[in-house]
Amino acid sequence: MTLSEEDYIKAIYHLGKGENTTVSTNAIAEKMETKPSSVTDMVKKLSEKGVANYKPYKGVSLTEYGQKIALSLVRKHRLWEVFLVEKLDFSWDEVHEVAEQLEHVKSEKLVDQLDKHLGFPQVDPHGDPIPSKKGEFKKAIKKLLNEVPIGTSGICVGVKDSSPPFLKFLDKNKIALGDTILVLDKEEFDGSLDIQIKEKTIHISNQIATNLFLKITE
Amino acid sequence: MTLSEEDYIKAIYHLGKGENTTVSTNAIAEKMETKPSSVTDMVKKLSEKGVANYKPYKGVSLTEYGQKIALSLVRKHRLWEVFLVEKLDFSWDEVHEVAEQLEHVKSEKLVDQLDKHLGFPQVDPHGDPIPSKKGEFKKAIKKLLNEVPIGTSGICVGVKDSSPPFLKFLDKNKIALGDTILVLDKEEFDGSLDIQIKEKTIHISNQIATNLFLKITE
DNA sequence: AATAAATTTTAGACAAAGCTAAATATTTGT
DNA sequence: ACAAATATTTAGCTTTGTCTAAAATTTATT
Repeated sequence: MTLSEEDYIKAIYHLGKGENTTVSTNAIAEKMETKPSSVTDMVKKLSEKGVANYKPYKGVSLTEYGQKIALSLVRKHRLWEVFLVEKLDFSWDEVHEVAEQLEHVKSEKLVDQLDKHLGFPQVDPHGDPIPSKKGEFKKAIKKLLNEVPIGTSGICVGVKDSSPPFLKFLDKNKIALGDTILVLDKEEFDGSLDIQIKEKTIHISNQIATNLFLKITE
Repeated sequence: MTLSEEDYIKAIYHLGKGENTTVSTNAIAEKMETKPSSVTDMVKKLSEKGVANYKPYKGVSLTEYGQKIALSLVRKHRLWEVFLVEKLDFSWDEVHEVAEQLEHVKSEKLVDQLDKHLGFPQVDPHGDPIPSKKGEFKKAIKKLLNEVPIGTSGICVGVKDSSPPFLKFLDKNKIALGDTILVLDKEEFDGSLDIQIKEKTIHISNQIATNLFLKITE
């Protein structure tokens, strides 16, 4: 697969949300920042190569073979993201562009050894699961912190309320995007929570909890 | 710079042995496994871009700008080689192909952090020096083990005698290509040596020493 | 159901990087 | 010095991936 083909495969995969949905030419064009006519050409080629199913005017989906390729790319992308954050001190939001390049490097041994070097991580720095070598992986879902049961662990991926006072509160309590949060206990009465974050335990109100998004894999 | 342009720049650099020599079209074609006519085309383009000096029929050399690019590529290549060997347990002879791909990844932060992660190594697994961020580096030379002064340290990069008995001797004494060897002492009388290899000290005859190549940077 | 709007495909062109075959320079051997 | 050999360039064609403009198809609207 060429670099460009791989990018299209990933785009189709992601637009189909990992399920094997058919995606429209226009949607791919928008995601890839290219023209629909270019997409048609490429999609025909992928179809001839046995990577995609394509019916003119009816959209595209990946074949089983295409999905395998997509999962391998996702695996590489996410492993490199872990590497960049854990070993090279990149922050949360700097990794994507570089991983986008690294994921195209071809070497089975490289991926296997990288996985091992990183201690076989299950999720990337954004809380998204890393497919196994065979392509299996758990789904990730985004939930509000107040909605998850005690014992759940996830990665903080967003805020519902982005007003300055709330952001200031997060900053003061050293809660940042990308942090791993574990729900230790829940107070029935007022819905407040004990959570563990970066080795520390803190207590937060229900109001805070209803404004923090967590990505959890189950 | 495109991938292909970068490959040509590296080829010109290496054929010129790092010095700013002019190299011939045919030499580049052979190194790149392509046709001389393709080289002419590319070399014209590099010249227009200010990367190379090209006079038809007279060969090419890199401009100062071109040399900078070449050194940056060499730096990246060698750092990735160190990474593969030290962190991912690749062996000596498996790294080149993968590093060839990794060197094209564009991110200044990536290179800086990789350098740091590896402890600012001075040489790659083949004993070749790694250029600094600014492009400075020491020359490496290949010498026979018996020719270097006491205190010299280098990497074992080859054998002069490749007969089975000699190779068997090396194997038995756990001397392998890629190993770092330090000359501890030299016996005037018979030219035999004490050397340190992989934390161990061993004594070898002059005959052995005259058949082992060491790469040293000075 | 008919037409307008939106989407998608086709046709034809272009740039990058490569190739072959032919033409042109340079170098070498005598 | 000049013919032969070698090296290099030019010209024209191919493939990959892209684009624009026009044509075709599907979807939406009235």
